[in-house]
Amino acid sequence: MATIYDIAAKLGVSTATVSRAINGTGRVSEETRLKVKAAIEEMGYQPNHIARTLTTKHSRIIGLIIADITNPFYPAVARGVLDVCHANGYDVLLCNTDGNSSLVRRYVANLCQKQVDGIILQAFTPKDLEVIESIQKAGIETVLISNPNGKRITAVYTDESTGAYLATKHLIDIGHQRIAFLSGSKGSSVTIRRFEGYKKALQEAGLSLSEEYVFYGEFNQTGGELMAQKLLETKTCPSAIFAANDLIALGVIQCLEKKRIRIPDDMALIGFDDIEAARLVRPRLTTIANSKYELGQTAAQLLISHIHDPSLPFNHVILNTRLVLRDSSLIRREETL
Amino acid sequence: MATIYDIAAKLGVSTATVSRAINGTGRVSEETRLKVKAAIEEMGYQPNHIARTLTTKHSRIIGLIIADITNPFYPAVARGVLDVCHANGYDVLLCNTDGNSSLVRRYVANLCQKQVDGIILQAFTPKDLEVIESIQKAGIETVLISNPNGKRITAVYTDESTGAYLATKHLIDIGHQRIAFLSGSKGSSVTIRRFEGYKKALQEAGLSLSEEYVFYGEFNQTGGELMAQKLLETKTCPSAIFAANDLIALGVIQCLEKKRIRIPDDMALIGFDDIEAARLVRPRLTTIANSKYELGQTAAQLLISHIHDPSLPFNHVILNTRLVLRDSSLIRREETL
DNA sequence: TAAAACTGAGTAACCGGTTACTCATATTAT
DNA sequence: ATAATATGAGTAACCGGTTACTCAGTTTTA
Repeated sequence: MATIYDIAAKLGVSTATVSRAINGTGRVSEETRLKVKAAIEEMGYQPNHIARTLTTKHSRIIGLIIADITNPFYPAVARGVLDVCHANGYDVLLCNTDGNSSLVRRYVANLCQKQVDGIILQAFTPKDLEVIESIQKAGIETVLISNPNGKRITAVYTDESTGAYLATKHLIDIGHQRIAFLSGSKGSSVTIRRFEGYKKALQEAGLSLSEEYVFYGEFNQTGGELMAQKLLETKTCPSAIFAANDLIALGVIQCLEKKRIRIPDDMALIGFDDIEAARLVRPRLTTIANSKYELGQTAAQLLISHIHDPSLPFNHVILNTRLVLRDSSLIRREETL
Repeated sequence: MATIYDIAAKLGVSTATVSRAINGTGRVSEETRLKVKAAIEEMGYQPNHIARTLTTKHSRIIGLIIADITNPFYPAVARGVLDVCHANGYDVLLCNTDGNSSLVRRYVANLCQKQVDGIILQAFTPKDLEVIESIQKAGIETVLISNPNGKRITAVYTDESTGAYLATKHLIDIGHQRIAFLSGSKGSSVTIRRFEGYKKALQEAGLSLSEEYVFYGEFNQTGGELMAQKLLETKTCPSAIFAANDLIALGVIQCLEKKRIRIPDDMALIGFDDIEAARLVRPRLTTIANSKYELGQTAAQLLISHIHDPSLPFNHVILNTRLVLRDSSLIRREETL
């Protein structure tokens, strides 16, 4: 690989001049600039980004830390991040944590060593927020894509609580009184917020919150199946289920189908996230839609503007949700296929 | 941030000694080693990975270039790559090309500048294979996760052609003679291979290949809908469709449902990839399953072993497919829900 | 007991760029 | 005509590590 020294030698100028010509910084005559350009072409020179990073302190790489790219919620988020970053000349390092706090720590330390210019972090649990301090101490910009829990940091996140409220209220509105809440791990930020909205809607309607109707498991289909099984064993079985994400809801559908319990006739169901599968599954799943691509996009935009100007103040962007009515929460109409 | 110089100064030793103590290279007394370790703790020292990369030429970063993380085929592939890489201390830079050849070039050049240790590349079209030379010239290891088309390079890929053959043969076996082929962009490697298998099965059965039954569009649901619409306008409408991927098949289902054409009664359908949605959609989609996670995993393993020992010979791993029978290609049984 | 081998650690060059500072020459202003 | 300013480019330090080479002191071998 040709270096800036080779070019300088070939042209009989100093490396400083070549560097200036390449970067358009400092004073270089038009003539020299063209000669350098020609030499670069001829020798197939490519700047060594690592060397550049060592002096400039800008790696033009950002880290994206999420729970699991395999969960259908994240690809769109990642795509939003990637599109914005690539358009701005940044590359993206992807890390999966599976919601494991110690992995979060490890990845963060690793990214700091690799001198990333910024990190987009999904704090799976409120505890994960603690690493933020170490990131900030390292002078690395951070944008959270989960609830900041009052932390002073730039964040863009979904208004989970209101979304869950809408979901629960919808079930109440169509006449349900015994509504179960099925979620993933109890400590996760998402569970906490979505439970909040569930509780609020119940209270507002004067319905009591029964521990018996609240289940925790995993944020995936198997988790949904397991919780649905347990739920069916309760004494006074609920008439509706609010699954804290669509994957759990899919598990519920799976389980109820096996037991020949009809949705929505015998059991109403609503999910959260509006993943593709929600409109493909039968019965089509009523759910709460959130903006995934925008979440990633906005986070990347905020991060990049903070990288360009670190003096920018902390900033919160809260994304709204909306109820998407489908078959799993409606009385089945006779004309349905 | 503390540097190796700070530690050396504090301990009154040279940076060489500190470096040796940290890396366990060269000769350092146990006593010194412990003192260095203590100083690292105390000062919160973290090695500057960029500086290290500059001298060692090992960035411990690999690049993953795929078409689109939003396509449900890729998250599992990416996850396989990530898991293996992280387990081996490598980070992964993710790039989406949307099948755009000039983007592939750009990303490759970028990754070379960033001194990645290796690249896992999906060549969307055979033309993309040309960049491989420039990667190899830069001395960067490469593993292909698409058909190498005879190129001398390490690759792990699905036996698309046989998969497509199985799909088509299945439709023939259950009595179909007019079988349409719906795929994404004509020039893509996947289209070429899957068409190959389609053709072979038809020939073997003595069926003629009709241009009228071959459609090209996009590898997504909208693409499937559009092609299905066109297909329904043909004079002698086919009785079965082989969609070159599940997303296209989902589009077909969408379209036929609107037109009240029953699957599989009026039209049999088979997809390819076996994405999650294939078993969620109704009718459940018969499809060809391939190993996504293993694909990523194997590619990463091969890449890393080649990074460790560049003298390793080129290597091909071909992953098999299998037919997954579901409802979209069976005569609907009366007892079905 | 002298030579040989080993041990621990320092010196300094190097990786490939960037940039503050300096300076000779050319241009403009007074 | 002279001082002031602008221009183009070089020198050399620096970013934060790694490592070949060297060397004094210690241990082993003959």
